[in-house]
Amino acid sequence: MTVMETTPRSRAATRKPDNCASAPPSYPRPEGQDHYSISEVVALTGLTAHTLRWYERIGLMPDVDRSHTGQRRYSNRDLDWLALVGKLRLTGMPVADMVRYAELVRRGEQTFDERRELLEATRRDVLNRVAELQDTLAVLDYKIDFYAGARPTPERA
Amino acid sequence: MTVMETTPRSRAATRKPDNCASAPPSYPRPEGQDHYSISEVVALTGLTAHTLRWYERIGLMPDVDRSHTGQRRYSNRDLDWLALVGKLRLTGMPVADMVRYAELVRRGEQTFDERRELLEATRRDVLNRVAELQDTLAVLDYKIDFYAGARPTPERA
DNA sequence: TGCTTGCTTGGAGTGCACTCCAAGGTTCTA
DNA sequence: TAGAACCTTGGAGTGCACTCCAAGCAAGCA
Repeated sequence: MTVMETTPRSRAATRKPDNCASAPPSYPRPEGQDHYSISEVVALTGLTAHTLRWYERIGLMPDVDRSHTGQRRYSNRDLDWLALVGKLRLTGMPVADMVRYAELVRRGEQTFDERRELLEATRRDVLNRVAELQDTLAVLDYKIDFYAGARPTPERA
Repeated sequence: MTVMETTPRSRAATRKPDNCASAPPSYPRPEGQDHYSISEVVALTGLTAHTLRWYERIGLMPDVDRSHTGQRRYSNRDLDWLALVGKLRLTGMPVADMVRYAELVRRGEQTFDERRELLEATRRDVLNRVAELQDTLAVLDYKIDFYAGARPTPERA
């Protein structure tokens, strides 16, 4: 219900954070800590331990630190990365594409342009997706109004 | 890019088609025709013949007419139904839920209330989804701006 | 009439994103 | 020091939404 309210800034094709500094994504976390066990990360992110290990295995979550006995020790950096992954996942971006992005990040600053292009393509996808959903919303409203007792006959439902 | 533009009407919790008569969904179709072979429906909808048969098998597309030799003959009514299914699919509604809705339609007018409730729940889901996407858009913009040469350091990417 | 293209079926296969398992090592609390 | 709770691994399994297959019948046309 906070659809229109959350982004009142109208930006057409050119984009620039003109009136508000949109923050990077993040999960709330205890202050002054930088070592988290896998179960702590589970509690903070809502992901399962299975999924966290799987992310690592497929290269989506590389370079996780380990304790001297081999147990995972996640950092705040890792949590930030997981927050971004969570956002990208919401867009419907395939995991394989996110792995590709992680790849680019690992290769350093020389991939800035490529990363920007990937994000811009994703941005376009999200915009299309939102437009589709607005369209669908109109259809739902039409049908809900019908069932609530309005006039026109629906095609079949 | 036509996100804000497409739905300038602000409706908070109460919904009513106050200023525009949003039409039901439909696929463009040849005029004055009401019999379509499966391949014609494929051409019109973009679905595959496999998917159309599968929809029928699982009960999402019941009562499709047959020719005297057993081949499917789709009607305009069927196309309308497929258009609705297409819209619902876009919302991420599981196929099983759509089958449940088809069930309700089959049972007739006595299920109007149930259908309305189902659609209203879907509507809420879509609204949440849109809000999530707007959120994600803000994150994407933040990062794109960074890669385009802005100030703040991103968490890891 | 023969040929090509299209349609039928049940059942098996695919790809994605997890999700779980068994067997064993680690860490914490009493 | 014992027991419970947590962590590790590779590999197998799950659920969803298709997607494909083989074998055979149907339709249109030269």
